[in-house]
Amino acid sequence: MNDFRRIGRGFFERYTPLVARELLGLRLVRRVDGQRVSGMIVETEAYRGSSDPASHAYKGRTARNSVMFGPPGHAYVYFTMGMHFCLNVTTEPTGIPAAVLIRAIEPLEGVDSMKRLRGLDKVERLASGPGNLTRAMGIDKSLDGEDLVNSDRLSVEDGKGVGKVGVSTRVGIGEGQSLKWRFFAEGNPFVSKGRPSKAQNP
DNA sequence: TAATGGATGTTCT
DNA sequence: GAACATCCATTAT
Repeated sequence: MNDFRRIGRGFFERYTPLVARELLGLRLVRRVDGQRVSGMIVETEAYRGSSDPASHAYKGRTARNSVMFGPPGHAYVYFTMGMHFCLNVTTEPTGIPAAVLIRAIEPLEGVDSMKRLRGLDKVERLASGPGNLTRAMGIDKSLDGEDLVNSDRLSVEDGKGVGKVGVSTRVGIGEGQSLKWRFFAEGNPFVSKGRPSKAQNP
């Protein structure tokens, strides 16, 4: 069968930045019409509602972010900037609003499907960036709240791992920039470039 | 090659 | 009515 080992609930039920780091190198699998579309996770960001001003849940529970307050291992999909969806995985025990944003994957299976959905040929850009990733995998609001531990549409499986892990501040947020909660596979060409506004680290 | 700004819709105050 | 965890085409150098 196609089975890599699926990741269980316990993995997600831990401290969010830790989960974010360990998600690197695992495999994100989407099944559409019986076809597998998957890729290795190479870039993530942690968001933790209670103490993180950049989190959707910082100001409390709303209809949109309620999934973040639920049990771990569920997909939190939201629409942003008028055109894009973003995929998160909820973490930590029920009642603690937290999630990991999946920012980029390295395409492995179903690459042709991704190319079609994206209208792009460059594999390196198919799923680099949260909006690109959801478009390439056909992820939309119908997957909001999906349980990745049991779902037949979306899951996380064991992967080959990554080499060195890089850490930085998160991309595209206003507040909470002091937290270095972005994790990525260093040197991997599928990591999104983020938005280098000025200088990198000297 | 690097930087800028417009498109776009949902959510919350 | 304002804000927003973005992307990419266009511009200037």
